[in-house]
Amino acid sequence: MGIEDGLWTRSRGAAYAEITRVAMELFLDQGFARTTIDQIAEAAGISRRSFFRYFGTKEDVVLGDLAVQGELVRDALEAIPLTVPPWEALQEALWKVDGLVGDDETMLKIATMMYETPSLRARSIEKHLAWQELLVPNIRRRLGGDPHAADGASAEVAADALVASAIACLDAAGAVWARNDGSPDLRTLYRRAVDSVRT
Amino acid sequence: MGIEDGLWTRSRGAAYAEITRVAMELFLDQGFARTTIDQIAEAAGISRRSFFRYFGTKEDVVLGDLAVQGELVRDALEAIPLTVPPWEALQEALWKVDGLVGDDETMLKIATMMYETPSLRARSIEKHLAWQELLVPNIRRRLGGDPHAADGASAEVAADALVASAIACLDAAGAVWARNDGSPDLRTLYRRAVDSVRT
DNA sequence: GTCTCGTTGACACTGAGTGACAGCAGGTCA
DNA sequence: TGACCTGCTGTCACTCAGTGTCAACGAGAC
Repeated sequence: MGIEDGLWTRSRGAAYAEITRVAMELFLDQGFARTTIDQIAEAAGISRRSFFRYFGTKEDVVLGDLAVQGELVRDALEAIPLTVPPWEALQEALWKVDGLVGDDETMLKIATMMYETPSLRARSIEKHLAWQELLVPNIRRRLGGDPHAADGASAEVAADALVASAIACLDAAGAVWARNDGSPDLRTLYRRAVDSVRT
Repeated sequence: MGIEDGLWTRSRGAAYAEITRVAMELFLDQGFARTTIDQIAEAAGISRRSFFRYFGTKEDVVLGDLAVQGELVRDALEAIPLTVPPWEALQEALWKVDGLVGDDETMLKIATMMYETPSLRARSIEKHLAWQELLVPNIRRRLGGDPHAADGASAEVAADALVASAIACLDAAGAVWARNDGSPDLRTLYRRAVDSVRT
C-alpha cells in the first residue's frame, strides 16, 4: 500500500461521490433507462472503462448503498438481545438504520425512480435478497425454541420466510410511500404493513 | 387472419414448445449463463431474430409460464368467497394452481437452476411482482372491514404487504424445496412459512 | 534514479436486444 | 390463373452493457 490509507480513501470516496452526483443529475433529467454509461462517463470526465471500475453496473450507482445498509441492519440486529422476538427485533434494527439514511427529499427521488424503472426495481430486490442471508442466522436463533421448527428444513423455511416477509413489508411500504410523494411516514406505513400481515 | 386459428395456434404452440425443449436441454447441460441465444437459435433451427419473436428475453424461456400462472392464481382467488379471510384464500388459490403445474422432477430442475442463477432469480421476482398487482385488488376487498385500514394509504399498504408476504413465503418455500432436492412437500414448507410469519 | 504498484485510458470483443427491410409462404378475390 | 394481402421469417445494421488486455502514467519506496 503506497499511499496513506486516509488520503487514498478520501480521493476514492470523492470520485464515487462525484460520479454518483453527475449520474443522478442525468437520471433525474432524462430518466434512468435513457441515460447511457457513455454519457455518465463523459459528464464525470472519466473513461467508460473507469466507470466500471467504480460501479459494477449502472444500477449500482443508485443502489450501491443498499449493500452497506444490509450490513448495518445485521449489526443492529445482532446488538438486540435474543429475548426480543423476531418481528420486534427486525423492526428495531430496520428503524435504527433508517434513521441514518440521508434526507427524505433525496430518498423520495430515488425511491420514485426505482419504483418506475423495472431494471432498478429488480436490482433492488436482488440486493434485498442479500440482506436475507445476513439476517436469517440471527432470526433462526430467535426462533430456536419454536415448537413448529422441529426438523432442519422447517427451521430453515421459518426464518427465511419471516425475514423475507419483513423485507417485503418494507418494500411495500416504500412503494406506497413513493407513490404518495412521501406523505405518510415510512415507519407508520411499515407498522401498518406488518400489522396486516400478522392478522 | 389467413390461417385457421386452431392450426395456427397449434404450430405456434409447437414452435414455443420446441424452442423451450431445445433451450432447456442446453441450459441444463452448460448452465443458463453460459448458453447464448445464438446457440439456442441454431439448435432450434431458427434465426436469432426469430427467437426474440417468441421470447422477449432468454429468461422468459424458463419463466414464461409464471405470467400465465399469475392469471390463474388471480382467477382462482376471485372464485373464492369474500368471506374467506386473506391468508386462507391466498393459500387455497396458490395450491389450486400448484396442482396444475407439471411434474415435480422438471419443476425441481427449473427451481434449482433458478435459485443459483442471479439473473433468473431477479426475473422471477419481477414476474412475482406482476402477480402482486393481479392479486391485491381482491385482497383489498377482503380487508375492507379492517379497522386499521381507515385512510387510503393504509388500506393500500395493508393489502400490498399481505400479498407480498404470501409471495415471499412461496419464494422462501421454493428456495428451501429446491435446496433440499424437493424432499419436504412444497405445501408443507409453505404452511410452515406462513405459520412462522404469523407468529 | 530506478522499481513497483495501483489507477487509468484505449481498444477490441462478446452478447443481449431492437429496428428496418425484403422475401416467402398461404389464403383470398376477381 | 394472376394480382393482391397478411403474417412469419431471415438478414443486416445498429445500440448498449459489460469484460479482458495491455500500455502508459504518477507517486511513493529503496
